[in-house]
Amino acid sequence: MFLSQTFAALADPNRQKIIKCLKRSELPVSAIAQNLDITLATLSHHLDILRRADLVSSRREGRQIFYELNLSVADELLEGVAKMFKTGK
Amino acid sequence: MFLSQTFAALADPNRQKIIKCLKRSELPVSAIAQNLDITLATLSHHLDILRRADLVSSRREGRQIFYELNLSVADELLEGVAKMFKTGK
DNA sequence: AATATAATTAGATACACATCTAATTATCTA
DNA sequence: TAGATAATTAGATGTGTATCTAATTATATT
Repeated sequence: MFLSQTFAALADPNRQKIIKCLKRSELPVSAIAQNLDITLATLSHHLDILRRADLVSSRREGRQIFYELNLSVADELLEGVAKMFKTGK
Repeated sequence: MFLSQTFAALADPNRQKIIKCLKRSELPVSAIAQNLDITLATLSHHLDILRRADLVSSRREGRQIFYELNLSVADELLEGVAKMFKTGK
């Protein structure tokens, strides 16, 4: 199942907090870090997992790396979940 | 986060298959087992996780135990996911 | 009561994952 | 070109999880 990776990515509370941070706007890693009580290394790891699940994208700007939500994937997720439980097929 | 348990429960491919089985109708464990390539013990474990996440319910009927999907929780999940990504607190 | 059937529970194992510290890469500035 | 800042990568550790076999519980049948 392709949704497995997405669900696994969303299952961690720290990654949910990251997503919440990014709801309003894109942010550099250092800004995200201020909302979580983990090291930068651990945060980097979580961002990597979110990126591989295609839930966020990143771009470099100078020394900083900005992360933003991929809202299109969020839509696909909603569709997937709906289909998962809706009868028919 | 309360959604973490739900996401974790849905992240496993075998548990997704179980949910797919139960979409059409409730089923006894032995019937679910025919669709998965795992032992009954492992299946029991997966059903336990789905039940603790409130995604399924069970009832005994003679020697068999029937499992069924909790569709109301599926609706809550959809809401939760939508809120998770929709802008505005 | 003894046996068969349906499922769960116990115990063990192997692998994945969240986390940390320390080291490394990349960019900017003095 | 040093030195400082921003983030990732490497390596280690403890915990959690998916899986199995074997044992146990619960119900039905003979």
